[in-house]
Amino acid sequence: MATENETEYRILRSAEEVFYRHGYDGAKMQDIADGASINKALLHYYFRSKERLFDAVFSAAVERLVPPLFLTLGSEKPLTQKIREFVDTYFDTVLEHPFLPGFVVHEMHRNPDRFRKTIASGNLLDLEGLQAALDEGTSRGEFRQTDAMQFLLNLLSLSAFPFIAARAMQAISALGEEEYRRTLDERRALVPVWMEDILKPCTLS
Amino acid sequence: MATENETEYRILRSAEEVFYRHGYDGAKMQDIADGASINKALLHYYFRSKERLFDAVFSAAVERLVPPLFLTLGSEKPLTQKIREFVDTYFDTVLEHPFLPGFVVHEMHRNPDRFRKTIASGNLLDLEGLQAALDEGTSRGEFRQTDAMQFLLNLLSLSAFPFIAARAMQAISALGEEEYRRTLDERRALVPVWMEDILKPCTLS
DNA sequence: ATGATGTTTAACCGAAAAGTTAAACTTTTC
DNA sequence: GAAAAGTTTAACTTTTCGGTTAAACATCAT
Repeated sequence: MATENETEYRILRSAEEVFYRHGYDGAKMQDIADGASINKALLHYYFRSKERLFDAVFSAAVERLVPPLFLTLGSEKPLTQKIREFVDTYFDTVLEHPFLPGFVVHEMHRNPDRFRKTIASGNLLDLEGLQAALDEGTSRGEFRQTDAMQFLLNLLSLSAFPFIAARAMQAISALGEEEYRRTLDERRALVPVWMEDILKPCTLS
Repeated sequence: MATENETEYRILRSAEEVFYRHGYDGAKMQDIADGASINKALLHYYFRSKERLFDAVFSAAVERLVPPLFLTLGSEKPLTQKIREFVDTYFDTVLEHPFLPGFVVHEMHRNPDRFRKTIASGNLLDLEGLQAALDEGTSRGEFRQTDAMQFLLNLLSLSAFPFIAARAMQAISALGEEEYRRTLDERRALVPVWMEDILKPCTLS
């Protein structure tokens, strides 16, 4: 190995950028090669085909996005703390890779089976465990009756959607890039509060 | 007109299906033609180019999705009622066209300007008006201090994300199509409640 | 009927993009 | 230092896909 697979690294970085931004169908191998300052043939030397290169990028993307979810929510800490930790790590990764959630969601939509295969390393999210934690809080009078799936959907919705729909929201609201970014930053502190509000027993106002 | 533009209707339906599922880049004119049981030349006879056909589909999609948002939120009713109405109409349209939100979000991401042009019939969302309504509730002691943009993001997040990420959530949770659908149905009643919980003044528990 | 207009088709074209080849160059190994 | 293995390139081939053409077919007014 001459260049100590620095080339491979550059390819993956470039491919990431292009695939994240344009999706599989919109991505061009030439652009990826250009981004890595190599030519197309070398690209095919390292990764036989567009399909394979994409698989590498997609797996890495899922790997980057999903484990925090599983790990934080699977731990044995109090639920409110899990929420905070999840939002924090999620915002960290996504502020660094703003197109990541949209990319994964879109490609999953395009081809659900690929994802199943990528993720099906045995470990699905432990919904039952989450439900148990929720029920326990309910019986202690701390939480209202809450379905685990709905809880999870709320957490992900409030965290992910503003990134996925960033462009749309900017257009709809006439907010600039910078202003919108600030709005997103603020949510890091707000989402956990909202999630807890949603969990609290209903106050009959 | 011999067939009373039934052909055009079939084309648009087919194009909708293909574009919604694969996006602009992933869609093939041949597939759209096949779906409408005609051949490619006839497709180009009705819609000069892929671009134009896409524009027709995209405009219709935006038209289907956005006005409810603007209208309900722009009305003069109490905010909590606006929320209920919005969620209700939103769920009606989206349960009928589950791929609509994902499609719009993705294509907007691909080309933000097109959307600006499609929607820029002068009417952007009246964020100031929404903020005024929120502030008024705050001063009456009914709501906590709330930023209009955050409010809007929450409403859309909780409503739209579960549809956009349907495939991903199903894979992650091992829920079947039908079960997930039921979960979504339940949210129609739940989202307004949550939105109100998030608005209420903070209870210092 | 017939010609004008509108509709539909099969066959073709050209550009773009994925993928291949063969040769040159570099590095490693013995 | 020479052969082997690994790396890089320019030029080429193939495939895919959007778009066109010209001719056949249908419909309808006069």
